[in-house]
Amino acid sequence: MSRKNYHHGDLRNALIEAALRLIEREGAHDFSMREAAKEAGVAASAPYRHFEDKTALMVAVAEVALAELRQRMRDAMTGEEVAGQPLEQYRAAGIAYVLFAYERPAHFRVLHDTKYGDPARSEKLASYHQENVSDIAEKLARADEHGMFDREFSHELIEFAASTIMYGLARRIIDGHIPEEVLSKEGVEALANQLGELLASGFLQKPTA
Amino acid sequence: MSRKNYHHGDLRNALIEAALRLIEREGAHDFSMREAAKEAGVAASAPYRHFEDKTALMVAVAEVALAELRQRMRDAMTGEEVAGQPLEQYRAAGIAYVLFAYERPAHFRVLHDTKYGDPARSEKLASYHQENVSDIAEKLARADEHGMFDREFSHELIEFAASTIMYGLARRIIDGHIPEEVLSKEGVEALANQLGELLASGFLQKPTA
DNA sequence: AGTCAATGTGATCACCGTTCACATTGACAA
DNA sequence: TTGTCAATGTGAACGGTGATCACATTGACT
Repeated sequence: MSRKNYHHGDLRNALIEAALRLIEREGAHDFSMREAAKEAGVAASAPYRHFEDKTALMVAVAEVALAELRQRMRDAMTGEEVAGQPLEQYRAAGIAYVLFAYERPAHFRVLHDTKYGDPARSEKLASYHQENVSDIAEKLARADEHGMFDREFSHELIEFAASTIMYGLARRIIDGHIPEEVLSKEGVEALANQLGELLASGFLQKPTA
Repeated sequence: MSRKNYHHGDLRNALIEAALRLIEREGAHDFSMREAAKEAGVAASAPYRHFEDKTALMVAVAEVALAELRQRMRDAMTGEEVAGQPLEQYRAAGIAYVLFAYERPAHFRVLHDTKYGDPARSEKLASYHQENVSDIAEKLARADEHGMFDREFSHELIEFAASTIMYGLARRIIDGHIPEEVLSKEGVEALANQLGELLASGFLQKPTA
């Protein structure tokens, strides 16, 4: 953890990564600026050359987290297996969202902390979030064009229900509501898929049988 | 905020209420033991006669919160309008849960903080939680006996989906995902009802038409 | 080689959680 | 009524924390 040079070279990123490491290890409650500085091998006052205050560092962490989430969801939606199937793309994005929560709990926690992840806090957060939301909404709109939905429900409501149930699942995972024996990548994915199916069987057009 | 007597009389409860007030006002991040003590008109060290540490105070707050939640859900399930209709009782409990989050955000936040609301933290939390869960599960089991569910889905899955979507809605409300113009008691209730309907139209036995 | 803006340092401040020796009190026994 | 004690509140103190500031070091560019 020592360095040869007086100047660190990339302290900004080192602090962001230290923050994520510490939050993962001890929880966001106990994370401290001084500990992050120590972890980066630097004096307690050095971080303030790169971040106005602790909140600014956390917002930067949230930006990194959102960038990764966005990448994961984008990848899921552009996968070959789902090409040309908007509803499958939508589903894949949901799975990716839940898996992000499972595999990157510290990222998820900071990103969804009202004090740090609020899009109003940073332009980058706002634009990433906006892009993400419209990408997803577009898939659903396209599925709607294809006449895949029961006309009883608006696709706005369907969107809201789907995002709410996946958000709920993600939070339950990081909040410790899920029994340990289910907590594996496969288990979490299966859970998300079952919820998706149950919800879909409500809004998918049924065969007129 | 002053008091005549050297002894406060009911410092324990005063601290719990001060904590809730402060968390509501400034968020759980900034809540401090010293501020709670000041609010109760007492020296900074006095709280430690009643709570081992800050965590213990927060756990006590979570216990109060869970007691209120439990009361609200119980009341909802025993209302006249839903007597004898297990599925309606279940729905009413869900609405009550979401309204609790909307009307008591500070209670909700502490209760669902991993560090404080975890049932493993206190016997009281554990037993309240257990009672609540079995009360609800019983309603669903009774609805199942009446043959109200599509056999395609187990009632365990239905239970999980319903609680997950309501948990998701509650969290989105307190996490600021819901636009302000929807944020009223009626708006929130309508939202919960729509989600419930959408989900139910998936698991309710459909007329064979 | 000299200059400057960027970056890191150490001392310092106010606040926080927590502890401890000590003060005050109400309740109950004598 | 008085004396005693356990419960409860006090104030000073400790180490940790976010934040600021004057000062030190450095790389880059003249």
